[in-house]
Amino acid sequence: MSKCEQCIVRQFSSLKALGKEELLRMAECKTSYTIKKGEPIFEEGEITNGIYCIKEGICKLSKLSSNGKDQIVKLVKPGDLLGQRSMISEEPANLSAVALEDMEVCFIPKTEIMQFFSQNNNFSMNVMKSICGDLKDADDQMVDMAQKSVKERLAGTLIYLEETFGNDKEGLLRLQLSREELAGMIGTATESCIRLLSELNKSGVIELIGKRIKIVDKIKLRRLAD
Amino acid sequence: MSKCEQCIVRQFSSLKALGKEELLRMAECKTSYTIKKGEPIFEEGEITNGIYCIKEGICKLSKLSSNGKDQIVKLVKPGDLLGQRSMISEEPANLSAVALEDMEVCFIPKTEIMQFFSQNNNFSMNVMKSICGDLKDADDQMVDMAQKSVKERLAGTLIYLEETFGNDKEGLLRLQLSREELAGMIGTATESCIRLLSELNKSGVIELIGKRIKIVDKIKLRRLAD
DNA sequence: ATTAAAATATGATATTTGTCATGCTTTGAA
DNA sequence: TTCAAAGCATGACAAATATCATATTTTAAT
Repeated sequence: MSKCEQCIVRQFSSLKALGKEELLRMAECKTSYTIKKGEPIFEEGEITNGIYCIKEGICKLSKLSSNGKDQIVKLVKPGDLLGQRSMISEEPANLSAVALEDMEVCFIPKTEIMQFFSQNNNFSMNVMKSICGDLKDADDQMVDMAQKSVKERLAGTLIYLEETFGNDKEGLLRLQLSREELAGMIGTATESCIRLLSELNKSGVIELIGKRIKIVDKIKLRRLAD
Repeated sequence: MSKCEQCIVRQFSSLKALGKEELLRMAECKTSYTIKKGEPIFEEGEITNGIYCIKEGICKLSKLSSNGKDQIVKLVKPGDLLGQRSMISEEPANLSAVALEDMEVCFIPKTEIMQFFSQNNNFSMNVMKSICGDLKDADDQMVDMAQKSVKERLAGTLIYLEETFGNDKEGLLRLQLSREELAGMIGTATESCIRLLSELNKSGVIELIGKRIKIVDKIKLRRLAD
């Protein structure tokens, strides 16, 4: 059982407010998991009874719509917590969490978190702030979905992917999404997404290298995102 | 200065966790406002430094999109709190709040709320739960915006308006929205909204009495909402 | 009461986006 | 290595939605 005290990602999450003693207690009761790319951490409707702390890898939070398409609501990266929303609301998960890369996560049971809430006000405030950040993002995304065109949303999403997850050595987007997943983030049909990527490719704004994407003209892309 | 202790709406909000002493303190430092229909409580970008408790009336929370249209993100009713998100995030307001009816609201300064947070864990949990509820709603709405048709969203919104704000004696929706506002909730052009309302009217699902709306066949409307 | 402005309504048309069909390419398992 | 399945790509077309024009009705200010 590894020590939470020495875990680097803790510094980037709400858990940074925890004291030495609390970290020891957490190390005692946490469970570590390895999740392979494509596997779920939890699914919509499941009761989770605790939160996950992402140590490594990226996962998507998505929801199945009544039309059968999977809408990606958020991407989660190392340092982020997962499952707080439904734990606090005492409801089953509203979203499914599926690994986009091989992942390492730690599960911390609800009882422990609730103790931290009642003992450590800084921790509570950190969690609140992070949920408030999620709420702002969700509101903004909702407005974009309602008011922007698919092309604008695609441009915005490509910029987001570069700024959030960066590029590899050759300048290609580090996070590899399938065209279907990219369409699921944008909220459009896979074919429409592919078509617009081709268009951006032809106009020299991006470059498609196999299924990978390179942003060539970020200025122009930003203009397209509005 | 009226006593918070006797305020009925308090029972419906996170504030119900406050004790007698805390309520007395709150009554001391709160400010009451009357807001006329159409007037703002605060605007996007403003720093609020506290939260509003809605005593009477309904208001819309909206955000101006880059295409110049106002997207309505949420409707807020008596008992709800307003401005928690930006207060907790320590950021300017992300949304504008504008009265849809004459309103009465109380403003409680941030310093007071922060004291309650540190002293009263039940209150903190209530606020957290309410924000988590907002987050779930926002996620769900985002998926609807991305995946549902305008007609489906219109049907869903009409049902929401009836279930949340009820009907008057004649069975018309109690909350009166202009066509433009309704379009702003749905995320569509005003003309499209009007056209679809006409269509629902002709097919006998709803009835348009002047600019007011009566839901005639809720079963069919619910089917249309998917 | 009159009238200008705003809101509602509807038609015509353009644009965007989705759907279906089909072929090509990559991937991974036998 | 081969081959089937999955993913990617593109064309043709249909459907949904936005935009523009204009008429009618309602509202509110004088």
